[in-house]
Amino acid sequence: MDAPQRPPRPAPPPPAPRRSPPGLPPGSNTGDVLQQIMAITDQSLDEAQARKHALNCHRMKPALYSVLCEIKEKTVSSIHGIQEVGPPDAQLLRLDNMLLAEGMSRPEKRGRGASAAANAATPGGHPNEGGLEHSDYRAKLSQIRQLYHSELEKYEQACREFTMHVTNLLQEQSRIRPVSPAEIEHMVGIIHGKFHSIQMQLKQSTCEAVLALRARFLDARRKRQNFSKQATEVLNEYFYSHLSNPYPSEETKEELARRGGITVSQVSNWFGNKRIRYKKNMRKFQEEATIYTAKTAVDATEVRGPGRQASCTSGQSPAPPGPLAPLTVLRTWRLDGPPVFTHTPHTESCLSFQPRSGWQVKQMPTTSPAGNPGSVPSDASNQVLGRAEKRTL
DNA sequence: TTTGATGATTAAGA
DNA sequence: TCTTAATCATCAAA
Repeated sequence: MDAPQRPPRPAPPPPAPRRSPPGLPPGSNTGDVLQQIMAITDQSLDEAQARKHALNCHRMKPALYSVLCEIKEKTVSSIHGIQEVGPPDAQLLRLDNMLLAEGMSRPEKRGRGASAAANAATPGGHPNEGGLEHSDYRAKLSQIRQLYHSELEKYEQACREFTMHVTNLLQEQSRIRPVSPAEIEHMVGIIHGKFHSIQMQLKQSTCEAVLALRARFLDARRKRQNFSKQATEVLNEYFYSHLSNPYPSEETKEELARRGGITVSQVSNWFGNKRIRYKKNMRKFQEEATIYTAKTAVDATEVRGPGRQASCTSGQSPAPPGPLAPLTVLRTWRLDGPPVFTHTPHTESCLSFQPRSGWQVKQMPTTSPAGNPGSVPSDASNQVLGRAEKRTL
């Protein structure tokens, strides 16, 4: 492509007489003046002010100004070609959305709002579980939020100050060179663009910090701690006393959770694990079943009180062959104390999980050979029975 | 360090 | 939504 035709340049003017202008050192000419302008930034403020004043009064200033105007006219088209800062891109939108989701978009307020926002941002959606870890998570999240907003404010202020500074500078410069409002606006746009990219980096870093915190929290949540002895006993006691139907209702789970000092979901997990592991290896759990059976029987005897014969304990030890020692009592689950058992003397039930047909109970009259497999009331039906739960021992 | 126990998570199915 | 079954990851005893 051919280069655009340039208008013929006028012949350079004859060299100006090498006479020192007023206020400038002797021997100054236009070249010297330009050199002094270029070097003005290297001087001290006072020196620069004095030099600026001298330049403003320089006799060559009008001529220099008109030359600058000419150059400006030639370059102004390139300024018009520069695009303004476009709409926020997809990445910025994504970052903003994420910060909004993490409760980062607004500075933290004291009081309920802050904790509510932190709770809403708690992974897993269980803001009330695992108090210590959650409070730690909230504290860290709050720290990130504070840092983010403090940095954001700093950048915004710096942007404002720098914009004002540059605007003032350009207005000041407009006295010695042509500076159009459009140019000032363009410069402001450039500055905003730079600060915009810094803000994006800040948002990116904040998102990364939140993600890292979340990952760490989730890892920590995955770390397990064995349940307390009491919790294990409460759960095992229920499990082995409901082997025929080891599916506690939601209400019972809550009660077990309260008694064991664990959460309802932990109770659910425990029963899920226990059922499958028991089913897989009943023999292995036989001893445990015997222990809890005996323990429950002792509890029942104690609850029934001295002087009353605990006939249900007979035949419990040693454990008979088969999964469990069969004996059925009715147990009333008390919310505020140990369970109360009522003996059902004429039936026996033995366990429970049949490899082909699932969890079942065989109930047999103690005075006659084994009868047909019977069903045991589900937990729901137990509640119908006034929370008196049929218990197999 | 190894190994079994155990709490938690996840995908699939009812 | 709950359960099962498989699996992961950690704990704790040997």
